[in-house]
Amino acid sequence: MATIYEVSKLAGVSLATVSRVINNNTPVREATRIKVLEAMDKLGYHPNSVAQSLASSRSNSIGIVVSELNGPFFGTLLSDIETAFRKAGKHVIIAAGHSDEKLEKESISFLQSRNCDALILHVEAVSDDYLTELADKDVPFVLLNRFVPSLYQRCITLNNQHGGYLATQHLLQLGHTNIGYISGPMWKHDAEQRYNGHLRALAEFAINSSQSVFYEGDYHEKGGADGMTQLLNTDPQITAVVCANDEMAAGAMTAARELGRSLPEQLSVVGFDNVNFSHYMCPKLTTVDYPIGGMGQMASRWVLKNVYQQKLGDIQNVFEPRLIQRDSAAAAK
Amino acid sequence: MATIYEVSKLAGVSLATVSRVINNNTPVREATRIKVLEAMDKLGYHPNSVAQSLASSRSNSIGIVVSELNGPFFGTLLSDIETAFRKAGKHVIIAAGHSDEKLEKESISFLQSRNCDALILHVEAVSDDYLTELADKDVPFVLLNRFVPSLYQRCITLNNQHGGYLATQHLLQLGHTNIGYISGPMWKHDAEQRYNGHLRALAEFAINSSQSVFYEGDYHEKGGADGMTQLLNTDPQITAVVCANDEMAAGAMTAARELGRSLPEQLSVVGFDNVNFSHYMCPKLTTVDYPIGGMGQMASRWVLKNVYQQKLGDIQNVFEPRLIQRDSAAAAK
DNA sequence: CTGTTAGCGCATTCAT
DNA sequence: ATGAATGCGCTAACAG
Repeated sequence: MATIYEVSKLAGVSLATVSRVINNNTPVREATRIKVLEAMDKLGYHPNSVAQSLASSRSNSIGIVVSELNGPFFGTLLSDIETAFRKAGKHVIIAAGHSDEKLEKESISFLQSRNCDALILHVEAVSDDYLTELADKDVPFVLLNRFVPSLYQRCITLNNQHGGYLATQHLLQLGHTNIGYISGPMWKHDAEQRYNGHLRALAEFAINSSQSVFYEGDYHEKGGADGMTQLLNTDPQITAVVCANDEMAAGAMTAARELGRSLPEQLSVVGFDNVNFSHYMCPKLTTVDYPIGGMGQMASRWVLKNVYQQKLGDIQNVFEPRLIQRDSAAAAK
Repeated sequence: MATIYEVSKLAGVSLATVSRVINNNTPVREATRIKVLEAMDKLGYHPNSVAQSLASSRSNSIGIVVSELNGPFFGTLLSDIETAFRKAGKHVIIAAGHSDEKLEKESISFLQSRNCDALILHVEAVSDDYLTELADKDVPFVLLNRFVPSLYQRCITLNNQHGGYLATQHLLQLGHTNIGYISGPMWKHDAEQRYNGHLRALAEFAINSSQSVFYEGDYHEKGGADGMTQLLNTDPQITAVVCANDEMAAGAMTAARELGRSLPEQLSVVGFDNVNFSHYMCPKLTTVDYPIGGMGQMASRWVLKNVYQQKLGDIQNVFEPRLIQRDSAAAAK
């Protein structure tokens, strides 16, 4: 691999000048710039990004921690983040936190030791205190889907409460009054908030929430299936169920069908997230859209703006969910 | 951030000794090792990986090029690759090639400029010649789902031909004789091979392949839907359709239903890939399993073994697909 | 087993 | 506008 030194020799200029045309940050006479560019070209020169990093104390890399790499959700997120940074010549290093406190911390320190210029964190298990302390260290970071009061400027969140509200409101408007709820693990903030939204909708329609059956699931297919089974056993009169995410909705729908319910005639189901396979399900899932891609782009913008000083538009900290009506929720009889 | 120099001062040893206990590659007296470790601890020292890379000309990073970051397929792949390397203290840099020659080349050179120690490539658009030339350069790489004769030791492939065979054989054994085929873009090797397997099965059962209707799709849902529509128009007698991937199967099934066919009673469908949502579909999709996770692990092993000299088991270059029987394929009347 | 020394490839003052 | 000099933090001979 050719070095900047060889380029400078071939171009007959100093090493510093070559650096200048590379970084394009100091005036260089057009004639010499061309000489340098030609030399670089002739040698097939590519700057060594590692050396650049060491000299500039900038790695041009952004670390991302997500819960899981597989799953429909993070694919969309990563895709949009990668596109945004790639355009800016930065690269993305990924690590999985698996919703586990120890693994999340390990991921973060792993990324720190990699000298990332910034971190984008979708973490669930570490505490607010831990994050607040982390903010005092030197690595800048943004939080995705997590609200920490003291760090509010760097939180990009979804209005989960309103999402939960929308799902239940939709069923209520369809005339359902006996609505079950399958939540995510309640220690997760989003699960709690989505459920709160559900309760608010119920209250607004003057439905006594104790009438409503609740099951705490795991955000996975199995939890949805178990939840539906239990809900239907507890109260066979249920005509609709809200699931706190699409995966559970998938499991719930399968279970309901196995228990002899026809969908959506006898039982309506609403999901949450609008993952890419939600319209493959049948009936096609009515769900609440989680604009994860847009949120990833916003997180990227935060980094580009605050860490790399690019002049970009304002940061939108909270995103609004939106109901996607498909075929799994029908009017109550 | 503390440096190795500060550690050496605090521990009262030389800078080289500190480096030795970090890298743990040269004998160091236990007593001094402890002194050093304590000093590192007291200073909260973490080696600067950028400086390590520059000095050792090793970045401990592996570049990955996949077609898309979203989609069910690559999530599984990336997840397994990340896990494997993370365990080894390496990190993964990802880039999307979007099945486009220009973008794939850009991704590769981007990763090269990042001084990756090795590349794992799932590329479709670049030519064999390009890859052969790349092999003469200094970056080692493995190829996923791509066979280049001159590079056979570094190709991790699926026996796509056999997969196509399995899908069609299954339908044939169920008594179907009028089988349509919706392929992927035929310029992609896997699409071509899967189709060849289909033809082989047909031949084996003495079915004249001209009887069989063919549609060239795009590996996406839309292509599947269009394909099914056209197939059913061309030959309404078709009782079964093989789709070259699950996404197209999803589109095809929707289209078939819209055309009034009941599944699987009037029409059987078999997919390919066994992506994570294939069992959410209804009827649950009968498909051919593509062990992408295992192949990713194998690619990781190749890198760990050939680039980082870890002693590991043998490399398995070709993986076998396997039929997953679910509910979308039924016996012919 | 440990210390000394010399770069790795580049960005960045400070001069000119 | 350009060149010379210095150092980023660490690894890797080479001595001892």
